[in-house]
Amino acid sequence: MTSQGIQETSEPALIIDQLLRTAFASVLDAPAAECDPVVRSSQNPEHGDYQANGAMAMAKKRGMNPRELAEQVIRCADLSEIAEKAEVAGPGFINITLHGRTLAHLLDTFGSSDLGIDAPAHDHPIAIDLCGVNIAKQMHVGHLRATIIGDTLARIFERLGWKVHRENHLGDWGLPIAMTLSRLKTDGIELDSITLEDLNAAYRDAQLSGRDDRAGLEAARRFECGPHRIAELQVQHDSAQEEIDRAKQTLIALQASDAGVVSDWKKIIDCTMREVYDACTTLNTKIGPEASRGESFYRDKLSGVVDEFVQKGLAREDDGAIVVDFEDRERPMLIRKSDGGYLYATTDLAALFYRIQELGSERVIYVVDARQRDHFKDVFDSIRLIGWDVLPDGTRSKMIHLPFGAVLGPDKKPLKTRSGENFTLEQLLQEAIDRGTGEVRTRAEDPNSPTHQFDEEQVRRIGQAVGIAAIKYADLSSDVVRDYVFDLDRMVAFEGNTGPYIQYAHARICSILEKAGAGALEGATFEIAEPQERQLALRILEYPRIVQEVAESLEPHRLCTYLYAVANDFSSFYQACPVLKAADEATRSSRLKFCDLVRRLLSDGLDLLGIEAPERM
RNA sequence: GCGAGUGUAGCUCAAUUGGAUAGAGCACCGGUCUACGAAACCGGCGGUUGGAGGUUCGAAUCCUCCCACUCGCGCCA
Repeated sequence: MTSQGIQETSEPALIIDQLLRTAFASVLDAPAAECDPVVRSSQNPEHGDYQANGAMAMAKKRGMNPRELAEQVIRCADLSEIAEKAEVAGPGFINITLHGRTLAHLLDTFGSSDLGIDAPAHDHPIAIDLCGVNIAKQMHVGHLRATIIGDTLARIFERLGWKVHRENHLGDWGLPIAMTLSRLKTDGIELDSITLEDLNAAYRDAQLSGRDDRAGLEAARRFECGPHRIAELQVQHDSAQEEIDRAKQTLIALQASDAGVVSDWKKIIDCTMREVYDACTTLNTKIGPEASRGESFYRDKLSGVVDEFVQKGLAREDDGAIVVDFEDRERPMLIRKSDGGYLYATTDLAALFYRIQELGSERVIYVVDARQRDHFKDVFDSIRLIGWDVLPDGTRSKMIHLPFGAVLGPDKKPLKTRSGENFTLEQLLQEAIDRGTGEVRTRAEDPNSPTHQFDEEQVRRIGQAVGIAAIKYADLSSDVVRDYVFDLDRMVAFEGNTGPYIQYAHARICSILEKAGAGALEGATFEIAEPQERQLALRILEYPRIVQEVAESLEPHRLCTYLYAVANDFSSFYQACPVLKAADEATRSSRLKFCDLVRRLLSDGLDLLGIEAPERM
């Protein structure tokens, strides 16, 4: 508007930043880069629309009076073109209130520029490790978070112009899978018609009976327990050993590409993955076969990984195993067992090599639960030690573990069914969909409801969108590192800061726009008169910065908080400012423009969260 | 034992990453519809930010020491 290069932006904070920065630089005779005015939107309307907090720190550094510095800066910057008021308050805050016409102009720019979001091309892609299912197990609540948080981040990066590789690192290799295969064989299960329940049971049984109670046996001997107890444990030990021996044979056959075993292996993968993709679709996440790259994909690279660590002197032998040491901690990381087998750390090293060196990712984000913090610290440090984090063009790739908290039951312990088993994801989603559908159906019974004439199929479709929104939003709306209690009653209450509340605001706007008819926005211009209109305008314009910040901080809950504020501000506006019944045509068309903009914004924001925005609900 | 994470209103969570009087929702109390969709809006009640020190113009946020809970700690993934 006033200075070069900032005409395109719709962000008031950016414009104010530039004007004040230049003024600070001029007053202090310092480089602009060192003069961050610290512009923030004001929390309290009494403090104007925006505040700049930088004067205190800059004055302090130079032994100046902060209020005086702020006064000089205001005079120098001459904000009169964009602001109706700019004043110094408190110890040296600069409070700025924009002209209504400035906001109107910025809203126009915002509306015609893809909601203010810049999506430039980036040199390198980003890889996001998400979902992470085991091919012999049903998905359970633990996968919920890894799936939806990962997918949301992927959507946000894509919105900002990045190429994103969603990496579903399947547990499809190694002894546990071999144990399951061998158990299925022993039990004579027909693999062509196998169900996920069979598979799940086989995995569980294999794990249980294969558990070698060697420690118990040794303890029994040491404490001279009776011969009966020792014999009992000995039998258990022997049968476990037999089971493991059989599994190892299967593993060897699998590793040797034995046609029969490989064919069985593929059958169980198909069986599990069909349901995984179904669940991902129900959850409205963009995770399909193209995202799958399991541990088996890296099986040929593991020995090379270990060799290279050994050759470079970064790994040593210890008790027959190969370990990597770190300078700043005692605990080494095991990358090869004494029996020659590899561990998941080895696979993760190979996967990182692939993601950085082959895919060229400049960021690799692991959306994995918080208990694996130490593991990822070790793996990332190892990659840095060996230098695999440096791309061919010298860019240093960032490896980030985004640790998320546990999903708890009402007893504040990890969520389990009454019989102590994990809830399957399917059960959970079905319950949410049923509850959502029930809510939609109840409301559709009201003759005044816009959904009153809807048939069962329509009600069910909307009910699913609402139920899934309730679950996803509840998960995404608090800081990911925290544990949370899974309480469907609260999630489906649809009051306050919930997904359905935001969907509702969107649906209401759709109704208004439809009633206004096509063409109602032709030639309309924004007018900012009422306080609710000003508040809404300021809120809308924050959007691009919020999306940017969420991408940087990896904190999706901030997008939720923001969308809730938008919906809330819209509701206040809607209450105070009649749209279709506005007093005059100019006001009516301006308010319709607000409706249109907010509708687009909410729809776009919900899409970033992977939440549908029905037009009726 | 060592390491990590968390601790904010009765409950569930925020707090623009060091900014002004710590904000929302639920619950509770009181107002708003012969409807631009009340899944909404407006107002009220509710706080020693686990505790004690420290850093500075200014701390829920940074530093130190305690307390509570949770998680992790070499041949599982």
